Amino acid sequence: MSGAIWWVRRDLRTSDNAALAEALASADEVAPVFVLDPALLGSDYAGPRRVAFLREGLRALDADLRARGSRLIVRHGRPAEALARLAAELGAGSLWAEEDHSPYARRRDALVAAMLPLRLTSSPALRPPGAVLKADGAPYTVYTPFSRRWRELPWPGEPLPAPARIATPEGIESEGLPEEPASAGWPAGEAEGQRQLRAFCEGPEPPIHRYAEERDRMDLEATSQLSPYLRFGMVSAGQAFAAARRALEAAPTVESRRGAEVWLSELIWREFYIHILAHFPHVREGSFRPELREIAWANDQEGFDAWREGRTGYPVVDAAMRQLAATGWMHNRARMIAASFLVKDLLVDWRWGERWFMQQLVDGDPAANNGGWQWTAGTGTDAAPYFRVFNPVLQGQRYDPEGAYVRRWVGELACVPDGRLHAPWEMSDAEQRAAGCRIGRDYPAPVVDHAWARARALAAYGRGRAS
DNA sequence: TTTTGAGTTGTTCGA
DNA sequence: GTCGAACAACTCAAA
Repeated sequence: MSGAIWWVRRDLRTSDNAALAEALASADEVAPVFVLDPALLGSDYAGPRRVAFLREGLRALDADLRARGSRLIVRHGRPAEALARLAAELGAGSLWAEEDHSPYARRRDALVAAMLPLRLTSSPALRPPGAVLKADGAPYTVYTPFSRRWRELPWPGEPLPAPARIATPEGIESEGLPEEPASAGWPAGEAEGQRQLRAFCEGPEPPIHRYAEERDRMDLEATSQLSPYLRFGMVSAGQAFAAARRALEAAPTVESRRGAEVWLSELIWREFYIHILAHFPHVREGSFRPELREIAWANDQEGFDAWREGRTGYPVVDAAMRQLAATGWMHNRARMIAASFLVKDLLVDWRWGERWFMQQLVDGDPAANNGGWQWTAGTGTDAAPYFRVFNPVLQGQRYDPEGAYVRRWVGELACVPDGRLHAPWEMSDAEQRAAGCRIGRDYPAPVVDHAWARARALAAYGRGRAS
């Protein structure tokens, strides 16, 4: 047998990796390679934090591979050319990779497959696009029937163990990883991802069992925080689903069972949007329904800047945007509130927000991010009621009841009393003095009046529907 | 082909 | 304070 290449893309792990396993089964020697693709790293949708997380993940993967007698080979350049060069150096007979269904990845893989024997195995989704279809063979476009069908299908086998040893040819040059930007701020790598997964799903009272009740609370750490690890395959979909099922079986109460069920359905949402992007790649450019939603966006640059910088004057929106800027991550409930504010209150094209999120998020994933923004904008797969406009004050009161989330990220408001925290402009002069926070000086006045903005959004959406 | 039931995450208003 | 209705019309999925 000749050598094989394991082409790592968004599966930075050695466990439960079908591409690696098949490469090992096909050849005596396997060369793991990651290609730093300038088309991806320099794209409009890349961000420094995610690049740093990727780099640190690649370092962790290299260390893991070295413990198994191998190492990671890094190459720069266009994948087709870089891989062809490497294959020639190695005399490699085959090239194995996990599938990636995003539009760019499919074009890239087609170019590679034209030059090299590329074998795609498995997928970032547990059930790859094409595996969940309606009776007539068409893809689902509504979540609930999709998830019903998804659950009916037989469970694939248990996740694969990591191979104990990987024999890799010596003397193959590896080019360096980028030094900048400095740090992702998130511990990267498979070991860290697996640790987080266990911490969320295992033990006597795992957080997953409280997930149904607490997941919307922005002031708690009640979510799995696994999104960056799933994004880069440091945790596989199969591993996440297996852990969720075990937590479901172990759940002692109705409520804890529901927690595991809800988290499982969130994983199915992830699969749904991967399928949507694969079957309907035009969603990357615009509305899922092309004929729908010719909305007269205001696209006000000043409002957009205020949103990005967390100075809209709406505390929960500003907290969310500052959390994003500071950490590269945002609570899911906060994502909906911030997105709704941009799209509905400021009437800015959802694609502006989508791009900003992709540039900022450590977990930025084209499928999930696009699906989420289209959902908020009401242009996506579900027939969302046009009148669904989040009220940032109500959402804050409901999902950050003591204001700990706002106080954490918006320091100017630290001394504002609970009852005023989510609408600080309602403070009297005396209250502002007492709180050490003068509206318009220490903290911005609202950039837009929500009641007025809501009416404007309903009108704009009404026109969009009629035209 | 036709029909029927249903559709993530919301807000406001009036009783 | 709580509760139910209203907020449009349309598309999808499945029988």
